[in-house]
Amino acid sequence: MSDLPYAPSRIRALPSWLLGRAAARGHRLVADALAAEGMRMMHHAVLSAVAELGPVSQAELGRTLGIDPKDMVAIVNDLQKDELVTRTPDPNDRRKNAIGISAAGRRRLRRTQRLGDEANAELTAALTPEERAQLIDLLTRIAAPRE
Amino acid sequence: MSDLPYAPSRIRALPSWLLGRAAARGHRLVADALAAEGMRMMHHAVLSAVAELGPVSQAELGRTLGIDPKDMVAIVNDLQKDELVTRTPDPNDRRKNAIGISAAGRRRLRRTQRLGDEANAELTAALTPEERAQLIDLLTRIAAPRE
DNA sequence: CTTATCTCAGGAGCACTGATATGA
DNA sequence: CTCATATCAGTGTTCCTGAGATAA
Repeated sequence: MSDLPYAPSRIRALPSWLLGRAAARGHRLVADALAAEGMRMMHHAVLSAVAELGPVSQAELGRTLGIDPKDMVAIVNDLQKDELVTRTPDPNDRRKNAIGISAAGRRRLRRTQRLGDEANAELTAALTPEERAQLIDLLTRIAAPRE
Repeated sequence: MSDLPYAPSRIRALPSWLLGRAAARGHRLVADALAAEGMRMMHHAVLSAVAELGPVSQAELGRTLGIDPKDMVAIVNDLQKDELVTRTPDPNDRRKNAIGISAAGRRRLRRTQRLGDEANAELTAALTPEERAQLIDLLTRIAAPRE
């Protein structure tokens, strides 16, 4: 289960001011843990979404994660260069790239998932599990479309 | 009272992914409201902190708000150019600039405070007042120093 | 013809590192 | 000498606008 700084489902972090203060206290952040694997938050978010959604177009990925199409190009380029995802033309709509995850991608995702969970557990040590769930719920409800 | 996106006390926003989604739904964000006054979030945060703390050094402001000293220089330059703050050498420690708020600064702050509160009220319309308070509490406790 | 997808160029806001001059 | 303050130069990431080529 993706935990807090990937709220609501799998992506993104808490507010930057909060992470900055945690880092100033010496906390290891998810971003740092991922950097040790040569990945950034957006790489992990995209890899995680591809694993969950299966082969999917870049535009669809961007809409799901709220990532700009321009930046999605660079992210997929990086992931493809490391052979973590595959990028094949969609035979049904030749405008689209079908992005899929590779075996190496799944292995990498398992590692980064674990590293992220560890960093999150440390970061939110001051909260009870119920409070963590409530925090995610509150953020999700603000982010959700009106009724 | 400064409301949610300036949690914990007066500054900064909710996570960027959340604000991005709200903007995509057509919400007016605090940042947009401030831009109409020619200010950015950091300008408002600094102006608000100066009003609250009284004459204070740039380094102290940076520590309070979690803003980099390098960036603080530019922010105070902007505010001083619009004559919203005063920057006078501290007679007791001539390394320091004593930053104070001007009458024009107080007037500007009242306007931006109101604009921000309106945008926040719209953004968090899905939450009850109790839930808003709890959200701020949870974020604050993660950001707070260990015990 | 209009719309959607992917790609590329460039810029703004925010956070960071490193270096320098001044003064406590 | 060491430390703190303020300033300057530059970098990296994220988010944005705008534009072009291709295909539905």
